[in-house]
Amino acid sequence: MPLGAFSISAPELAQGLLSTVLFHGETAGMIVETEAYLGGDDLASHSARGHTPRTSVLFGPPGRAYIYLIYGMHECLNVVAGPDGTPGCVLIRALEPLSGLALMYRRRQITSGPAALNNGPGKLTEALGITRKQYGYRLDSGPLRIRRWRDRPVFNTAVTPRIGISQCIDWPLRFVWARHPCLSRTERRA
DNA sequence: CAATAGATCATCT
DNA sequence: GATGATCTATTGC
Repeated sequence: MPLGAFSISAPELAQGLLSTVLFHGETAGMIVETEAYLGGDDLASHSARGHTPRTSVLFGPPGRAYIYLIYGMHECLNVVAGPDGTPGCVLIRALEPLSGLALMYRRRQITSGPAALNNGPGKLTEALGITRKQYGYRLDSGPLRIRRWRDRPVFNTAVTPRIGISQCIDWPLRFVWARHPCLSRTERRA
């Protein structure tokens, strides 16, 4: 995707990234679950605490990787959204594994099915070998990149509150490919 | 199946 | 010194 395609609001980008493909090295997966984090009064966003060394990339141009360590052990990958100077971003929460499966299994140290390789923000960074070394990398080209599928697949998008936060817990900013088997959590049945 | 505990450390107060 | 956009294993019903 060209860098300009990331210069839309975080919720728009979060929805638009569904069904696009994330590549790193020989591994790749299709994005099936995202969350939008806003600027301003979104207290769940890291940018709500202001411009710090860790969050600096959030305040720069879009289409860059914002990667941070959580709970002392897991890396989380975000895509910077919106025009230069606005701190929105999109957390990548789950992928459907597409290539490099053997390497993903080796990194994740699991024996269960492929749906468990990438169904969580900490799992997919481990499977694809993404760490803070890639902090600030552009995502339109280079070793870490996001590309659109040739023809966007047909699917339904569901919107839910975000997961794992303690502020703004009811905001509808999580976007999922409805009923996809690789989601980090299954939706409540109607 | 649901709830809980523990791991583990960069970041910010 | 407390916290956290998580994951895994384990316990309990």
